Amino acid sequence: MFNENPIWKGLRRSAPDHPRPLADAVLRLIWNARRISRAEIARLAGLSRSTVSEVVGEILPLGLVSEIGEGPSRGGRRPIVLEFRDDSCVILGVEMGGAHVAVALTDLRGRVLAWETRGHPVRSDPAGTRRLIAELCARCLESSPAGGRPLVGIGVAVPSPVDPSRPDGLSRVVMPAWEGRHGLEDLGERFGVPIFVDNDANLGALAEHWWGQGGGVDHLAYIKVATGVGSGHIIGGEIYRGATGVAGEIGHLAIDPQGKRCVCGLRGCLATLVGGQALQERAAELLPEFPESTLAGRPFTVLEIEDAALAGDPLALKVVGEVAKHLGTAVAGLLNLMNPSVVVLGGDLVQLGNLLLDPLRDRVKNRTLISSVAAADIVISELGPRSVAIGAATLVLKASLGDSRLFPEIPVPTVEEAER
Amino acid sequence: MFNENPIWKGLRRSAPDHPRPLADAVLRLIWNARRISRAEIARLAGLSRSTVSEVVGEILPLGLVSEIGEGPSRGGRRPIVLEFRDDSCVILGVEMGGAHVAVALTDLRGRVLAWETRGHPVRSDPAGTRRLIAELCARCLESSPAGGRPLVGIGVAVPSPVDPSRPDGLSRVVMPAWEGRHGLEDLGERFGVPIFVDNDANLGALAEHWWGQGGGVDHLAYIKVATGVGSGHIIGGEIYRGATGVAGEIGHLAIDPQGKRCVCGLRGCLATLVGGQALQERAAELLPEFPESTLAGRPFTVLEIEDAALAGDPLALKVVGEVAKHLGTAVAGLLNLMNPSVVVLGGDLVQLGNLLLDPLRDRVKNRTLISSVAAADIVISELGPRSVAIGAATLVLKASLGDSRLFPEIPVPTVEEAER
DNA sequence: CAAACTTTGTGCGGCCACCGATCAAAGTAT
DNA sequence: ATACTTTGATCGGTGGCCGCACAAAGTTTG
Repeated sequence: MFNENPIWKGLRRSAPDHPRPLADAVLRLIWNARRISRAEIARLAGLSRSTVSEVVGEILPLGLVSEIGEGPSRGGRRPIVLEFRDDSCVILGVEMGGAHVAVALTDLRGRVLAWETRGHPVRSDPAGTRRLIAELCARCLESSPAGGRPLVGIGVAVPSPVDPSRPDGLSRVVMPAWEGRHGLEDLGERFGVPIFVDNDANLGALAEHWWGQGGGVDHLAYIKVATGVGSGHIIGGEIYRGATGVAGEIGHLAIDPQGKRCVCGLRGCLATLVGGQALQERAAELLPEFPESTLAGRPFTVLEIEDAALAGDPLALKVVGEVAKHLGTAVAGLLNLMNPSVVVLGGDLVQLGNLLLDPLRDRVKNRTLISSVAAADIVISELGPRSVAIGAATLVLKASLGDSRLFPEIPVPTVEEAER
Repeated sequence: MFNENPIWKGLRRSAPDHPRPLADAVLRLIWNARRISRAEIARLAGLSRSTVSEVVGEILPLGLVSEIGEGPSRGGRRPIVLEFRDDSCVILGVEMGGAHVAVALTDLRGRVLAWETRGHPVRSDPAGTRRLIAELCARCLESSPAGGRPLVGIGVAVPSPVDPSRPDGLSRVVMPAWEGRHGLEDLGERFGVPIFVDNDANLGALAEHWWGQGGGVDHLAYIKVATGVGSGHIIGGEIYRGATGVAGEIGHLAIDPQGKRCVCGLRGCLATLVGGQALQERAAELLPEFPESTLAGRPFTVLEIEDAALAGDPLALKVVGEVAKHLGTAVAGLLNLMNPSVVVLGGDLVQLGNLLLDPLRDRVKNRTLISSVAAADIVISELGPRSVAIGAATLVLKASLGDSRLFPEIPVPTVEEAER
């Protein structure tokens, strides 16, 4: 069937749980435009100027929007320019990686004001991780160049699927030591703000959609290639989670039925062929054929393989080329099935640049029938390793722009301060 | 960024292009409930009884809903029961297949009132196909057991991707003779109703979601295995089209890199391994190993292979088992990437029943890491070969329930007629 | 069996979101 | 200088929806 309960979604002008939706919508519009006059809002939104005047009168006391002077005339009276105050408050975005924690403090435009990161055995030490997150959050807030601004909320990216029906839960399979719960409620209480949690690849996708090259497209896929490989999707501006919150798990697509056995119990998963660990294993495997390689005769890290490839080492180049082709096969499958407008590659491996991108694009071109699918842009993240933490902060921003009551009280500048 | 233009989606109580959205919402609610009192509507929708009374007063003259008497008391006055009149008008659903045309006449509950089908070289003969569609539509309307009921619209399923930005277009690649346009506007003019067009697999998915086992789930995938193989998706109650309208093309997923060359120019696509043609080729290939097979020594059709498999012929069983496993690999990839709640199998091949389903489910269980993904239901369509045509009619129903002005004028029965 | 209570559907006054008209202020075109 | 435009504020009006009151018709209770 269809339309079960949310029949009234958007139909009632003021639901008891969300008064004045119009004010929020206008606030979003101002955020989008950054600087805009009341008359312009009326034109864009199809509202009357009188309504916009009234609504703006409600918004101004929130402290998120200021009148910053007059704009150029369009043939008549000069408009009063409203500006969204990106710096009126701050947001914390936390990335829980497999082996590290990173925290970003951002403003309301996704700019990173402070950045803290530290290695930690996240998977095996839940309590220590929670303590570390709180510590790094506090350090970010203290070190902030413009301290004392109110905090909106804390977004947390976890390296586990998040079931939409149990937002406080974690996968017991992926993170057994965490016993199925992230237990981050205390973090919110300590800082007195709400907590938002989602999967890391999903939040990377969100960040790329809001701030990266995926701006303005309807459907974006983000692929994170680090120790492992995962992917997240934005469809119609929203994070796509699937029925049970595990959508977009590109890691166990079948690439080569004759391939290595994977932890999931089958052969030739993308995860066995792509990612840091696979890179190391494959390099060790091919070493006998390349005795002259700079990697020969000693243990080596993933980073060293990447550096060797960038320096032109034939073994490293071969390994990277193979990885790129396997990834290309998976991306082709993803394009065929989900048909996104943009695929953004993130994670450590993307520092390889065109060494990764060129063979990947070649493989995709060969593996997609319909030209419009192959026309999808495949690009490397400009946000780099920070995209997941930024995405976590963006999750808070997105929620707050959807319901302005989530914003904290902001001291409204007096006339003298505003004129200063 | 986000939220480009449809910022006001659902925020304005009466957009100039859609007055009285509440009446439409209540109409949908009545459709959902089939029989319901005003008071019950008020409870379900969170509206006041006075508002519901007023809105129902607007809806009754449309002729789509009737008062059919009193219901049981709940401890007070007995309610007046409103019933959605499923038989108040009819819808035509057209399936353009690769080699045939089928037309279903349905009521407003997806019931098939008339069914016409005829083989035709659809791909190569656009003009003849258009004539044939019009003829079959006319026959359906004439042969209808309850003739004379007004027609709401005509939905058409085409065997080609449909770009959401060009709804009147067809793929020049898949159907070159059609020159990129379906040219079905005349059909609508001839019958004086609007035309709705979408991809066949998408509409099969829609039908399964509204009428089949996929009822009530948020995300459903439909896989059609006939001459070829294609798939469609319903996400959040809506047809998912992807960025360029070609989402869900499962046919060219890479299954076996060492496999046969495909028309798309690469090896081991699902389309080369699954589907009627692949079945025939594979059976011919294996024939020497099975001289005792009932298929030996003569040309055979796909249907004969299926019958032979159902009768226990070892060659046919082997071929079908292989197909099922390949399909299972593709379905596993689909589950990993899109994470639907239900996968519905349709098309001709599903008459194989468990012969297809059992090995497919086995393969899926082995190829999905996370249990919640593997927990997706994989079922065979109950609508059978009619699902695509029914889905085409459902497209019209869905659009009309979203905007009741699309319904035709219906003669409202007088009091005497209603009491009869 | 009468009295008390419930439920349904309708009518009416009222609130509030939003609009249109109007106006003052301040610009541009001629 | 004059006519026209544009902006933003104000104010009265419209219409969607609600709360309340009420009649009708049921059920429960003493």
